[in-house]
This record gives sequence, structure tokens and C-alpha cells, in this order.
Amino acid sequence: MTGYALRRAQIAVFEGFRRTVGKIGLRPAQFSVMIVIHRTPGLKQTEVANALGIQRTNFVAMVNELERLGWVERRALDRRSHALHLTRAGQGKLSEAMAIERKQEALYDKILGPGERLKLLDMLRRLQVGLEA
Amino acid sequence: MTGYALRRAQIAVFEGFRRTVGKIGLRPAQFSVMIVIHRTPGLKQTEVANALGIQRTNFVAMVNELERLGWVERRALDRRSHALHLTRAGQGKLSEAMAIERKQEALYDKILGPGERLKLLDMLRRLQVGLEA
DNA sequence: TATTGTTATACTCTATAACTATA
DNA sequence: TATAGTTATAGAGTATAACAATA
Repeated sequence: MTGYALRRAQIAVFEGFRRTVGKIGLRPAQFSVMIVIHRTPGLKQTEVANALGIQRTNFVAMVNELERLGWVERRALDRRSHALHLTRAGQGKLSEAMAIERKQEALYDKILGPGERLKLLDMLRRLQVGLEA
Repeated sequence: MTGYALRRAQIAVFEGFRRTVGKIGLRPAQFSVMIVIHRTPGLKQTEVANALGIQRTNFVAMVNELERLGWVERRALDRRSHALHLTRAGQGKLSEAMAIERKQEALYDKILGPGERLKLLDMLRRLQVGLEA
């Protein structure tokens, strides 16, 4: 029941994401990656992947694509590890995306009623952390 | 942000499902299908698929497998449509699964605090319905 | 003509094993 | 010996197009 409700709501929200933020060429996972790199530039690939619950093995292709798109760059830390940074184009793209996303969040606020969205985020976070512990 | 929180919580809850209900051989989607058939026996394939947001084209293989497992049966309504019913074995399997799932829901209750789980379900439902409208 | 079920197919996401090179 | 990144690969889940049989 809880799992089903979560799944359906997540699908609906992701669908909204694709219709809005998606228009400028960003998928949900790419958006999350760029936000982490923006907030903590210089993290290693594996660190970014771990922070997002992505396996480092699947993360390689993602970084390849973001690099190909010119939004992210790998900088050698030593001869086996790469630090991730947003390029100037990546910063711009992320700003665009966040502006669109803010409108979506405002929509969720409207649907749920005043203050309820923050309450929802808190419950989701507690549920996730409580289960992963 | 909301999408990300939803996704992470959903993954955590599904992971819990697989570790518990999954032990008796049911995946989340199969569980949801069997619940719908249990609540409204005799629905056509397409009706069950629609109720769950599954495309009828992808639903064929799911019903095939549930039939092969002996939990669901197709009964001809006319010469082109099938009504879906749980077999006796399917009823038993679903009862087992629901008993395990109830324990999981109790865990979510404990993690979230008294009454909060119902509040969460209500918000998720309103968000989903609000977005699909 | 529209509906129901179906097949084929492709694409994304995710999971595992194994490898290279470096620390 | 452990770590970081990588490749290859397989399995879910999901999406579209096209079709046959039937209403």
C-alpha cells in the first residue's frame, strides 16, 4: 500500500519533470547528479555515485554523457581518480533547470496545500533513512 | 527535490518489500495485480492494467506468468476478452503476502510516528491525482 | 469501426562479474 | 592489498508499432 502509493506518486512527479525540465534536455538522474556536483564540486566519481545511490559501474556512462554534452568535466586528482566539476555551460544549464523545477515545486505546494509539501519531504526522508538503517 | 525524495523513499520501501514479501516469490507489480483481481474479480485484462497504470501490451506477459504460477486464471467472457480471477492457490498466496505486508506497514508506522503513515498516504494520493488531472 | 489481446522490438535503468591501473 | 574507474553483460521495466480476431 505505502509502496504502491509512493510508486504512483513518484511516476506522476517524474512525468511532470520530463514534460517541464525535460524540455531543456535533462533527465531526472542527470539533474540530481549536477545538483550534487554543484553543491560539492571536486567529489570523486564514486563519491557522487554513492551520494545518489547509483552504482559506480553504472555511473561511468552517465558521466561520459554529461561530459559529451559539455556540462560536466573530469579533472584528474591522481592517476586513478577523477574529481567532477560543472563547466560554465553546465552551471547555466543547471540554473535553467532549477528555475523550471521551482515552478513545479510551487505546483506541488498548491496541490497539497500550505506547508504540506515540506511535511511530505520530511516524512519521505525519515522513511528512507529509517529503512536504510 | 520532491521527485528525488519520492524516488529514494520508494526504492527503500520496495527493497523492504523484496526482502520480506519477496521471500514467498512475489514481486511488487505482481502483488498489486493480485490485489486488484481479489478486490474486483472478473475484470478484463485491459481494465486491470489500466487500474494499475500498466500498458495492456506489457500486461500480457505478467498475466502469462501469474497463470503459469497457478495464481491467476483467464476465463473467456466472449471470444476476444478474458476475465481475470484468482485461483484458490492465488488466494492463499495473496493472504500470505498481505500478512507479511501488514508487518511492513507497521514498521513504517513505527518509523513515522503515530498516525503519520495515513497522512503520508493521503498526501501521496492527492499529489498523484492532482498531477494526473 | 472500435476493442481486446497479442507479438515484436527497442530503450532505459539496474545488477553482477571481471578486468586494469594505480594508491 | 585495497581502491577508482572501467567494460561487458544480463535482467527488469517500460514504450511504440503493427497485427489478428472479434464486438
